[in-house]
Formats: sequence, C-alpha cells, structure tokens
Amino acid sequence: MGIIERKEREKERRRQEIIDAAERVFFRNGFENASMDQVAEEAELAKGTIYLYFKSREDLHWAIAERGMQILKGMLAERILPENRGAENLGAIGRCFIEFARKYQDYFLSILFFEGRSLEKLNLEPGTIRKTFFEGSPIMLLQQAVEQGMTDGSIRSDLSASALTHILWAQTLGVLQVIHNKKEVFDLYGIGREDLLMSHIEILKSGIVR
Amino acid sequence: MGIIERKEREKERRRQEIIDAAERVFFRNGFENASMDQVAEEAELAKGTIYLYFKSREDLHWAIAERGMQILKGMLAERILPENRGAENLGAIGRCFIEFARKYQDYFLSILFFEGRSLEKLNLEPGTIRKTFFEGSPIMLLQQAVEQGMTDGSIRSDLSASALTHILWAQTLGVLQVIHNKKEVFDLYGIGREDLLMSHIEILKSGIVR
DNA sequence: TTTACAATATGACTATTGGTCATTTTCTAA
DNA sequence: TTAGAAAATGACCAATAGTCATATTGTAAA
Repeated sequence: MGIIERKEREKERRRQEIIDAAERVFFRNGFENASMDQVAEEAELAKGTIYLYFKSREDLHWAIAERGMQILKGMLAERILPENRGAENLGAIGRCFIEFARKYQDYFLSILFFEGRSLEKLNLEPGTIRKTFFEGSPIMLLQQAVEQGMTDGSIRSDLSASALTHILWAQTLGVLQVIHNKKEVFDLYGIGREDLLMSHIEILKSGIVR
Repeated sequence: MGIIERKEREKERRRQEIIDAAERVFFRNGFENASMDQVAEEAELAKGTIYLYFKSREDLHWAIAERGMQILKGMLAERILPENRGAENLGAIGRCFIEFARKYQDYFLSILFFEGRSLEKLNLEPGTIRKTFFEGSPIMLLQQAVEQGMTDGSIRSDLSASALTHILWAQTLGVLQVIHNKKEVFDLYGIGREDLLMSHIEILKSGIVR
C-alpha cells in the first residue's frame, strides 16, 4: 500500500507548507500582529484548512519555535568538539547561542516568546513540551558539555549538573531578552549591548570554571 | 483656587481606583484573559471612562507593573544597609528579589510581562520607560550597591558598574522567569526549583565577588 | 437664579480576529 | 460506476479592544 504512505508524505508536506507561510507572515508582521487570515491567504488555503493541521494559532507558532530549536541544536552540535575540555565547549556554546540570536533573529524571538510564557496553560499535547525542551533539545547538548566539564575537572562539580545547565540557559536567555527588549534604553544611556554580552560571558566563566 | 486642586486630586483618585479594579480583575483572571469590560464593571464605570484615564489596555497593565516596581524598590531600600559591604548588600538584594517574587507573585508577573516584551513598540509616553526602568527604579538601588562594592573592594571592578548591574538584573530575571514558566517540567524531571535559585545565587557570587 | 461652557461620563457601535462547522470537493477502493 | 472516506472550503459566530456622538455634572459669570 504505497498510497497510504504517499498520503502521509503529502500531509506532512502540506503541514510544512503551512509553517512556511506562517513564518513569512509572522516574521514580516511580528508575532502579535499576524493573523490567521493572513496565514491562510499566504498559504493559498482556506482558514478552516489551517485548523485541520494545527489546533490553534499558538500551536502553529510553537511549530515555528521548534524549527528554531532544531536550527540552534544543529549549530551547537557543530561547535561542540569531544576533544575539547568541558569548559571550552561551554564557551563555544555561549558564543554560538549569541551568534544564533543574531543570525536567526526571527527564530530566536519565537523561542523567546515561549520561554516567556507559562507552559502550564499552553494546552499542548502531553509530551510536546518534554520533547522540545528536554529530549532532543539544545539544552541537552549544554548539559552534556557541563557533565563532561565536571568529569574532566574544568567545571565546578559542587552543584548538580542539571541545575547548573538550566541556570546557564536561563541566565543567558534573560540577558539576551533584556538586551533585545531594551535596545533603545541602553542606547540612550550609552550602555553597549556588546559589552553586556561580554560581561555576561565573563561573569559566568568566573562563576563556574575551575 | 482650591477647586482646581481638588479636581486634580479627584482625578488622580479615580485613576487609582481604576488601577485597583484592574488589579483585581487582572490578578483574578490572569493577564491574558481579563477584558476591559470586566475592568469597567469592577470599577463601576463605563468602558469609555476607562479610556479617558488610560489610553490602552496595555497602558493600564503598565500602571500595575509600575506599582510592583515601587513595592520592590521599597523592599530593597529596607534591606540595603550602608554599613554593609557592597557584596553583602548584593546578596541581600538577590534574596530580597526572590522573596518579592514569592510574596507578590502577581506584581512580579506583571513586571515579568513587560520585561518580556520589546519596549520599542509599546507606544508609551516618552520618559515613562526611562522613569520606570532607570531613574526611580529598583535597578538603580542595585547599581548603587554594585558601585559601593567596587569601591570597597568586595566586588570585581574590571567590568563597568552599569553593565554589571544590568547583567545581574537580567540573569536573575531570566532564572526566575524560567523557574516560573517551566514549573511542571522541572517537577517532572525532579529538578528542585529551590536548588535552581540557590545555584544561581552561588554562581553569581563566585562570578563577581572578589 | 439662570445661563453658558467645560469637564466628565456613558454605552451603543465598529472593526478585528481566533476558531467552528455544515457543506462541498477530491480521492480511493470495491 | 459508485459509495464512502478524507480533505478543503468559507460563511458564520463570539469575544473584545477601542471610538464617538450624546448626555450628565460641575463651575463661574451674568
């Protein structure tokens, strides 16, 4: 029965096409302003069809963020070298994250969007959150580097690896978020955004490297 | 002309009453679900009247966040002791921030809300942002403690005080945010939220105390 | 007291938009 | 050829932010 498989492929392709269209609309107009009607028009489908593939606007938005997560994960995977010590890899990860935020601003913002909402009332399929934020997530790569660093002695090991991992992620996210959201305020006060990032990395290094 | 002044007082009082009502509605139903009709009803005013005092829903929401900022500032001011060294004060500030987030969760969330959006497209009166986030903001108290610590030698002084200040704020906010938003995920994986906070403080201390 | 005017308040109305569902079209297998 | 499943449609609904012509209230001058 090759037909069933073909249909599945077509279904998946349509799903991707809808995400493609949604990206164009969301990225062009901003997440707050883009409407489902616009997405439908961009996808050249009726609005009802969109809802056959995504159960809500949020769901569609989430799909975009997931793409971002995958891109980030791919970038990180390239930079983490097994022959390096944990601490070095961590530095590479930090710089990589910053590069990602710059290079794929739109994807980065879509990730930021969900990091900034309570997952509790997001009404996603059970397992989705776990999948996106843990298994298969960039955070896990971070955690591996942390664990390696604790083993090879380049990173302090008096804190739990998972706690340390999530702290690093959260702190960095917080800094990137603030830098992005308060752009013009920092400009106004002559506080260099580049400086903020460098200071952040430097503080972290002093805080965890042994 | 006492009448003009009385009218001004009454106008300000009405403004505060509207914020009171909005708080009740927003806190009860959550920021996303509360409607302006509900606020109007709770305030026993017509909806149009609300818009005489606040130019948008966002504006009203902002007023709530500002109250939160003032409460936090008051709490911080109590804990910062001039006789302490900068580093000690910083520790106190960190713990105080965490206490605030716990004790005034609703206000904390309203602050988080705006820290998580781009101020750029917030369409606030010019000066409002500066006032809320800089002059008269809790961040300034933080900065004073940082500067004091640099002077008395308890805090590293190889980074600019303002950069360090905003980094600390942003990192801590990021951690609190993630802890709040991913509650159940952390529970699921047995990562203690208390641990995360303690680790965060510990890492910061190692990173900036000299 | 009366009048004129400004400040304040009202609520019906509009426009936008997320989401639904009865109906139609397309595809597949018997 | 046909019956029925799968996919697609778009008119429609409900919720809600924001507006504005009208009404009410308060004040000062005639």
